[in-house]
Amino acid sequence: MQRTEQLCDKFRSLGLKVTPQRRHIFQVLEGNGSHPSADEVYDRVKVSMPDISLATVYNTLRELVNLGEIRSLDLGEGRSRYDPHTDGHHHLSCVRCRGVVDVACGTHALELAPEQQHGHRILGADVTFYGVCPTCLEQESVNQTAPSLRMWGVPASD
Amino acid sequence: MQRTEQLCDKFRSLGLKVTPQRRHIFQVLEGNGSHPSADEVYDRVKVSMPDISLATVYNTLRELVNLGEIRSLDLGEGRSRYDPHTDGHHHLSCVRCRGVVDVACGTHALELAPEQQHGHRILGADVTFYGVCPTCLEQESVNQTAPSLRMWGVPASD
DNA sequence: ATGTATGCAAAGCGTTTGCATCATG
DNA sequence: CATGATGCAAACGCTTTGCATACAT
Repeated sequence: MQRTEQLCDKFRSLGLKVTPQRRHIFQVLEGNGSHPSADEVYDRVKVSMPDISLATVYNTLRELVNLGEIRSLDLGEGRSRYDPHTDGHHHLSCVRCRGVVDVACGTHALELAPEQQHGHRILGADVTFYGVCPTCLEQESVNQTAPSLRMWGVPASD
Repeated sequence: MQRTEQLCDKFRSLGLKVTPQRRHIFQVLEGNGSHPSADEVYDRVKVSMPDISLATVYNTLRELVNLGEIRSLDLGEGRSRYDPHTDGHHHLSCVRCRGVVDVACGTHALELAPEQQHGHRILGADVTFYGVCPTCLEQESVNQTAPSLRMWGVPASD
């Protein structure tokens, strides 16, 4: 995602309007590595703009996704998360606390052998690693929680 | 997923009951490679059991997922799809028609370099390839649709 | 001044749940 | 016969939309 000011220019050049609400949303997203949900963006914006509507947040996020400025992530949580980091990278999600960190693509070229493409034109791939983050691992050992084996689908206890 | 009869035995041995509804659902899923949504399973079961409730389908699918008999897939469509094929494999989804085919894991061991694990205990990974299937490619060339470039996020025209 | 964005509330969609009834084991 | 499953409808969480008002350009 571009910097807020450049984004504003882009919006204007497309005939879209730059409202205070949108500027606030841009600023919350800029450099945000927490992969926030729409609701979390809403909460963050409300701090400095208490009267903003959740619908406005949703509409603006959709606009940004359509413009290719942010990515919408579906990590099987029943809601979308948003990532201003749009270059190719993958995600590592903790099945207990739902925290998400970026992982570089590295050399995992992640190509599909021609015989496995089934005639498709391949556009890209999404990779999500599932695991347990250091913090949750600690709590697990303390709480003697069931071993995180059959999980990842339905996370462990609390 | 096991065969229907073996699944019935498993259910009974766990104190779960084998009802006609469940048996029908098992049979629709058995060997089903279409990655159906709950609604699609519902439609298929209704053919031979018109009075079944959608809630029953949902409840049974959830049970099967919890037992590890089927996988729940989240392909960013806003609804879950179900796969009776539970051994490690990935998916290739057509961004236009939403069709999904399995792709073998192959040698794509898909491991995360230790320095990229950020201290997590890795449990697994989901890989989804996005592309355009042969059928849609054909239609695209006929309809002179916009090149499928900026898509995969919001699919092309109709 | 024009057209787009906003806030609000309602609707939409997929999914879950509460409850009375039914049927499996 | 006891427990768990069913169907129905209501509730749920996330997201979109309709509409009248407000504001950026």
